[in-house]
Amino acid sequence: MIQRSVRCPVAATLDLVGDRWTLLVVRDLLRGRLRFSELRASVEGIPPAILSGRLKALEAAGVVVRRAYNERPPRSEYVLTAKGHRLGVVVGALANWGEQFAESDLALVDNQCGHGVNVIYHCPTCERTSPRSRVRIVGADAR
Amino acid sequence: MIQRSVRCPVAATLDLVGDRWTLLVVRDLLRGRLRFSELRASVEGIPPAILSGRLKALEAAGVVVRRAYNERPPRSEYVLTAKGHRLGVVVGALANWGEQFAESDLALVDNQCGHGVNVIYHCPTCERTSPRSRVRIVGADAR
DNA sequence: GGAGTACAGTTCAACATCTGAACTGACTAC
DNA sequence: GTAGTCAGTTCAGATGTTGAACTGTACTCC
Repeated sequence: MIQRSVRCPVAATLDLVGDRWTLLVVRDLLRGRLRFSELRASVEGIPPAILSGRLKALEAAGVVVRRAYNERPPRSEYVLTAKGHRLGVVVGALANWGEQFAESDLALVDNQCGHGVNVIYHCPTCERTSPRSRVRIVGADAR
Repeated sequence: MIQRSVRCPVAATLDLVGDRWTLLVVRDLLRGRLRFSELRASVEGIPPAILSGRLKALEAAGVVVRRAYNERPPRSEYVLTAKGHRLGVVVGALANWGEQFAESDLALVDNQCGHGVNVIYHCPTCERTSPRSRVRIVGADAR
């Protein structure tokens, strides 16, 4: 993919995942390891050439690792790395928005309490929520 | 854009914003109203035809509204709707990931305390954080 | 009043990417 | 030996993107 404005973290992330398919692959891998054919089935409509290409790009970026589960014939499955798992919040934010504004009958749910969850800003230093209106993207020099 | 799996909120959202440019337009509009030429300058490298097309799609989706600030010659500026502002969390999540894993020297910061913020899951019913590992995407029938 | 500039796009050809369908090659099961 | 599975690859046609140039309206300066 294009290497664009490296200084903006949003643009840098979109260089990797800014297309129709990549985050759907990540969405499904968040549930656990999957084989090529399983991904093909779960990411509905993805052409195998695109899936193959996206998995290579994600592997090169360290988001996914390919693991052989069979030597002969060579068979592999794909697993998210820790870096890949952290993309879950992006997928979650998309899901959260889609639940509210696009037609869908899926939702993000906390396994333990069973309630629907939101994706919000949080300051780990102050250990509290940061309202959307207060959050800005700033340069290193401003910090 | 393509109308795909309407039942998955992630796919539904990506139908609208799943491309290289749209979320960069949203990122810049999060700072306030902007004119066409201002967007062209701030979303670096965007071809005017793409910007024009994306703004039309966002307007049709109710994410952005076009407001005339001059009648003759017709001049307009673009503002996020409430729905559009809620996409800020998606942009935030991308920024958050990019800060950590892509090269960049920008960060998400809380205006008030000045600390860097994260994007996390939160259960509004229990009023507490939901760890990533506990969050699942479920269908309406499972609820 | 004429030249130059700004703004908000549109048009167009070249190029890149995506799509869908078919195919490959290694193996297993019957 | 026939059929099926798996993990992709190949290919032609459709679609989307890019960069450059262009359009029309109006303002500003001399």
